[in-house]
Amino acid sequence: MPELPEVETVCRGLSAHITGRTIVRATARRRDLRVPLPHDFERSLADRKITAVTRRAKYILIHLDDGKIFIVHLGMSGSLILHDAPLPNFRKHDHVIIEFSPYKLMVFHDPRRFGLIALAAGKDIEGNKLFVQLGKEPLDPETTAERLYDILQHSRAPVKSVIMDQRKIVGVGNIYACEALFRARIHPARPANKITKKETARLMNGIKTVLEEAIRSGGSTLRDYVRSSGDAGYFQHHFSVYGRAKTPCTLCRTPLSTTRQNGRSTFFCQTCQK
DNA sequence: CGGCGGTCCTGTCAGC
DNA sequence: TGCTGACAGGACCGCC
Repeated sequence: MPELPEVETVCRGLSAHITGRTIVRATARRRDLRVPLPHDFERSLADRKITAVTRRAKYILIHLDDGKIFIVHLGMSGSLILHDAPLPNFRKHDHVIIEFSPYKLMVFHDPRRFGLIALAAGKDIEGNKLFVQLGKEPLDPETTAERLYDILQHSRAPVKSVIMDQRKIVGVGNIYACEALFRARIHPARPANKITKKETARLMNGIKTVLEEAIRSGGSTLRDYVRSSGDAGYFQHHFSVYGRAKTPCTLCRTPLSTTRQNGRSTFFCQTCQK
């Protein structure tokens, strides 16, 4: 699930519930995530107080009172769930467990282990290997259609690949790329440098609005996400094209098309998107 | 350098 | 029912 809106939702939920709490204990049930957990991981977290929870791209940044940052990326299948009471038993793929005082339990669960957990010194976070290459935040007011146009002009790759390229714009994954292109009425395979200024304005607007709406609908189910038991509670956002091959386009009733780009499924309306 | 394809890993679902 | 293959919301690496 986790594209920018999901990560933002998780961050807001975490921020509301763990800011100001102290980590009593960190436990790794397995260390071989995408990047192996550092050997001093548990020790580095113990007794640290959470000062803030923020987001950069699809990374969750849990700020600690010693200036370090506990970084979590959910990959394709990761979740970070809070529980109010101790669990009778952990599930398969519950890899990292954090206990807080006052009591809360935070469980990092990730079947595919494409997720990542790391620790970094806070002051040089932007210089961190994970972050140096990252592009613009799409919801930043400074990320304008003019900036996007400049980005698109410098690439001949399909526009969908470009808006999913985290070095150019962050946070847009496969689902929201499809949705934003539909909103902008742009065919996903168009070479980026052939997109006009006018189309770019629609695309920037499509990206911002679809992300904002998804965050809003995530916010409304925030209580579900932090419920003390149960699964990830990712919200059900309504998609116009993603996963809807062959079903009628909401605008023109043409059956939606699907294709593959860079190994990822793309959904679009061949009538509306040119 | 840019762009594409393969790869990491496990779970789920469709089809036989 | 059981097996097989395709596919899944991400990102890195290496090759042309």
